[in-house]
Amino acid sequence: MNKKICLKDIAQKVGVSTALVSYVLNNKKEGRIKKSVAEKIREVAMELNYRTNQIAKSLKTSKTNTIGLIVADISNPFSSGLARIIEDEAEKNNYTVIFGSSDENLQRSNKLVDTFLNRQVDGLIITPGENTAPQVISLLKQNIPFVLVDRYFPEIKTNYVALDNFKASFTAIQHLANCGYKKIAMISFETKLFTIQERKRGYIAALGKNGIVFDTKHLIEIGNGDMKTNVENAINDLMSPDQPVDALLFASNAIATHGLRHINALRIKVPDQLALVTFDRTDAWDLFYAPLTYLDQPLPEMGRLATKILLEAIEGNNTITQLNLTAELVIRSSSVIPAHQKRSFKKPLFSPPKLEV
Amino acid sequence: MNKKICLKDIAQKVGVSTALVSYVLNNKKEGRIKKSVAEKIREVAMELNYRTNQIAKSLKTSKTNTIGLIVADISNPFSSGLARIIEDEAEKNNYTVIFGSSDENLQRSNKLVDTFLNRQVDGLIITPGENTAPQVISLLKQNIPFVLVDRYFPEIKTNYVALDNFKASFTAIQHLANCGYKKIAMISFETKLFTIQERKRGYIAALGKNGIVFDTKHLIEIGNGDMKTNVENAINDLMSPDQPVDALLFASNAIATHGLRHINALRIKVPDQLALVTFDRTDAWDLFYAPLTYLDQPLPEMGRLATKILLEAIEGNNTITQLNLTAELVIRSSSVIPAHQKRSFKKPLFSPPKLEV
DNA sequence: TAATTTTGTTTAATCGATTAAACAAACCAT
DNA sequence: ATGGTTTGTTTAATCGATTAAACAAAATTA
Repeated sequence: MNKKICLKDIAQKVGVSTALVSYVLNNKKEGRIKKSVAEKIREVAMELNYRTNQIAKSLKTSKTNTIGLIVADISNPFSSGLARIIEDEAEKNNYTVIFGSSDENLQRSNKLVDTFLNRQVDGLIITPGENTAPQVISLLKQNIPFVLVDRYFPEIKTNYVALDNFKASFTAIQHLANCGYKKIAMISFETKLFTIQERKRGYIAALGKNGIVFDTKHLIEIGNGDMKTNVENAINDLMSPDQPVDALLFASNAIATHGLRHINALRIKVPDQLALVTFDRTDAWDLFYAPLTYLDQPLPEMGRLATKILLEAIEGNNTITQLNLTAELVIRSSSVIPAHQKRSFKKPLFSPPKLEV
Repeated sequence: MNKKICLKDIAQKVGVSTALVSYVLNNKKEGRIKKSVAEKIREVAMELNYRTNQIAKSLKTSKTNTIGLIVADISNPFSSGLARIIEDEAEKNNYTVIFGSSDENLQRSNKLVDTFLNRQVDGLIITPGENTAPQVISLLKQNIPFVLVDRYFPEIKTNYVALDNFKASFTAIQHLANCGYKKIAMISFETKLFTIQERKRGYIAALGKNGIVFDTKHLIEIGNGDMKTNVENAINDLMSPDQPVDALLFASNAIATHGLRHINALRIKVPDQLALVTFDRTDAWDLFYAPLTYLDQPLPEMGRLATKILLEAIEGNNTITQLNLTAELVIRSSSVIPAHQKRSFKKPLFSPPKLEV
């Protein structure tokens, strides 16, 4: 490794103190420094290819200009989409992002928070996992600036930016009911996460509102095991020949992806046999032969707001901001009124070619 | 913010020097320290909820245990998939990852490298963009440990982990030729990036090998503008009624995603009218009615190897490692022998239902 | 001319750890 | 008893910046 250039090297070469060099390079004491000297310092800094040692600076100023981002899994499009927005927003404000995936695992999550705090991040943006409430409370006690995104704990008074999940589910189910579907199922997660509970609540409430009796068999909450298998079993159950449902809401992109694969394999016709709506947006929804109707979470807004709130908290703003944004229901072919109902509600945007395979 | 606990606080409370505290907490001078004192120190550290200030430690040791990751766009599944592997691998070795998206933009890329170096990252993993060769050379000159992934410059002697892109393209085209396709097109990027050039070279070589004359009109290299429009135009051209091609290779997941949307819109029948193969793997390929045949890049291996090589370089290993891994061609419905050819080569895994929309 | 202000720069402490070297006390051997 | 080890701990320099305070010289004011 080449010797690193530091303030002292510049100071020596110019023949001044390091203090002066620091003042010049940070544009402090503007009026006080002789133009010629300042110029010379800048010149030499350039010539020696000086770069500030951000670590030393951080130590002195107790400011790292770093945000710690903890998501469930950076390879999930929801997380990586969010990460991208946060990165851009942070960059605009001269912050850098360090990230980690919690994998919905308490130990990992704790370790990440620990690592990030040791590194003196100025603040955290977190998608908290199940059972991480104590961790969140501990952050609060330590007065660490942080914002929760996507998920939050209604009983803990923290900053958060999330969806109005009740409303989102409600809207989706209302739409399916409007289209005439009667046996509307949902595949969700078995979890105490408020976010998911709210989606369930919205589902049940919307059924009630439309005079549909909630059948517990139609709400399948999959557990921790192999998601693929769980989703497949769920769909097999819901589509059992004796009592098949006619519409289905997926509670996340991951569930939907597995679900769609299985629906393909079973050659279930969408939307005629089964209408579909899913949470989240991915490119994949466009490629399904009946492009999926989905609840579009305003990711850019979530990311921007979360970063903004965090940076304000870092600046010392102590007010708590809690935002529940509205998902937009983007209606497409997977959930239009089934053909046999004859009412023209909305044409599918695309119908697949008939293949002679 | 609560007062932060430092070594001195522990030292004072126990009544020893900070040096001793440091030795104990770092398990140094194992045999030399009185058991009772060591115990007391650990106890008090726990009690005060001490956490090392990694910044101070880094300053003293000139080691941040941080890797800088620069990808094209963290929200692209290729990048985020890679990021996830690198994160895990780094974590195992007690490293943290900071990341940034270059957006294929030289300025952004330069700024990221700059920021990361200011932060004294121990090393970098980079997917270099077009025209970043000077940047890479500069890193080399500065003796900064780094590894290129996915892309590299054949004329610059650096560590890299990438694909054998020539071979990958060649394999894909060979497969299409084997299936009996004659008019095989490719949609790629207009770029000098070696990675992409190699994909082109493989395409042309494989055509030649199969006695197909390379028609320049069949290789469309899209420019910088709006990718969606560019891809749509490309497909319109290739499928013009007078001279439609019968097979198509997409040079990236982004191109493929846009392409598939348009192919859906045009109601082109895959694979009968047009066989498809694409680079990269995404969940989306499964949801297309004719699941896509794709060149699966060994992302986990790439990520793991890149991290391993980087960490070794950080440890002082000066040997240069250059790896060209092999993509696996995963053959599925989008590229089987067309029905009218009557030769049964491989059954499609899935055929779409016929809808009465 | 002396006192005061302004201009330009340096001194030195500090952030929170690490670690070589120094030191003191106890132990051992001859 | 004397010198040499061993054991246990402290001293103090250091990493590379920042910045309040001190200082010196020049300019201004009275």
